[in-house]
Amino acid sequence: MTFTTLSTAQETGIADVAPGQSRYGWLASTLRGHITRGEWVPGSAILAETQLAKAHSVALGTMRQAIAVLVAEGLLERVHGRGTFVSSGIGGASLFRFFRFGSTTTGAAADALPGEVPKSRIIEKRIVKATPVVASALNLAPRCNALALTRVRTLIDKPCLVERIWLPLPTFDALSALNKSQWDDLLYPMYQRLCGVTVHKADDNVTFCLATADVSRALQLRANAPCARVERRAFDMAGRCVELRHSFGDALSFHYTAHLR
Amino acid sequence: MTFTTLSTAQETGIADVAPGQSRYGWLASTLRGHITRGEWVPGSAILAETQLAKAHSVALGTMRQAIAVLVAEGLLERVHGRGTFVSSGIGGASLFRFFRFGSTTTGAAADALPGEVPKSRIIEKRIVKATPVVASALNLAPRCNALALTRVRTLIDKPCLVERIWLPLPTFDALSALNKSQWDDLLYPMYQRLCGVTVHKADDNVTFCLATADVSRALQLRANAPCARVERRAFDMAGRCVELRHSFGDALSFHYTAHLR
DNA sequence: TAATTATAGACCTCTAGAGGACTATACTGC
DNA sequence: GCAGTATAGTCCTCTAGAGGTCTATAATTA
Repeated sequence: MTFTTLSTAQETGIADVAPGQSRYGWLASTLRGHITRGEWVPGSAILAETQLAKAHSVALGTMRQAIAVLVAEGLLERVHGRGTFVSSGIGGASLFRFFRFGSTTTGAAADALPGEVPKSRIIEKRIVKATPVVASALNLAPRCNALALTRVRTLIDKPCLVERIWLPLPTFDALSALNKSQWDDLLYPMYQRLCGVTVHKADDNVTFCLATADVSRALQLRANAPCARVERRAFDMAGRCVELRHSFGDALSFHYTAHLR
Repeated sequence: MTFTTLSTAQETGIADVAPGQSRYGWLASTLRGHITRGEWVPGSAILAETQLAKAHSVALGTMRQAIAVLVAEGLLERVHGRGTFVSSGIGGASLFRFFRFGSTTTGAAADALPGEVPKSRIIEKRIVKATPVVASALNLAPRCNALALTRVRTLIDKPCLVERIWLPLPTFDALSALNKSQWDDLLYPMYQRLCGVTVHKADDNVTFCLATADVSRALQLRANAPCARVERRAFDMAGRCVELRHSFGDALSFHYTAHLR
């Protein structure tokens, strides 16, 4: 029996490990709980491995193995000589780097992110009954409520992107109370601050289409103009989908950058 | 000095490790060499960790760490109680998942990768003097030689993608000797097998443009058809850029999927 | 004041070994 | 012949510790 053998032969006097699970796996779960419950603030350092090991009465190597699990999951980041930090996710400006816009004459002008930060404006905010597609993406029961946002992002006062965003309720209740002037240019930090949701992972799907009437109006394009479309599903640290987003931009000035692996 | 301290304080009597590299990193390179040179046959078991550790005069833990590196790279697979095996499908299809093509009616049909594997055909292979753009991407001195490939990928006998690929010489000399029938459908496994280059990371940049005459001919599109363009830079494990690739596809049937983080 | 040199504290590498878990195979008893 | 039992060989978990590298900061020196 896994349970008894573990707790007799390799037990050092602390609480038993769940049956069928290794001690480092159990430690990883414990630490993960601190993070997902928000007790350990993203960006802050956690205790040193030696102290954690001592606090949990395990060998250093075992604690290192537990931490390695969470590093692999992207929840923790280790920095040699400085410490181990709770991952701040892909929130904030780091996510913006995936969207770059400019004239089609960019060419070689490679990686230097220009100082231009896109401005955002919420032009519509509604509570809607989730359509089947939205409900399935956000794992909502059919006809549950979702918060639907429409948002225009501008670069140097020129609209470059229009986005339709669906967020599950009641998780995002805090946002449904805001009026239009209370929105920041970046949403993910707001999710974190106001709703306790940390965006941790996202899947993007880029396709090409022709602008609908709504889109062409918002982007000041002619009807049926060629259009780039990004469908994004964003996930929190527990792997739940917390945002569905459809973004549209003028195809001819569209840039999408991804770093694979 | 990293080198001397390592070899005095922790040396056990075997050959010195390269400066600036850990012993397990050096062991990983050694094992990787056996695999990429084909000396260890895909699917077969390698020596037991205990034997490998003894053969290389290192502690078991160190050898396990080296093996873990190759497992993470996908070159080895461990099976509890049976042994450690050389991975049979390295590189390959896993990279293809970043390109998916279909009719624009895909919609919700999400993640199930269909059995359709794209066929590839090299339609041109030349040794060229690197243009400034290519030389800077591949870190070549100006006017050095590069291998330029033009390649058409087809899905169900329909051309869906045309690619222009530049590879630095002499790293890829082994490929410049091949004739057009000797190319596989997937290039990255060939880089690994024939040139010892493991693609480890890639940056993609997606834009939209109008098809040039060459592209529209290869893809059987009308002149100036809207066209998706992916510029990829692929990097090896040391972070050197080893491939510059421009891919073009019909915008209307283009899908690009990225998993962020 | 500015540059250099300790120093503390963090993560990283490596060692040596004991015992557990899992798999496949050879052996034994019926 | 077949089922159950040893057994050997493999990877997995965990321990306990020494010494190294890296970063930031405090103390020292020019």
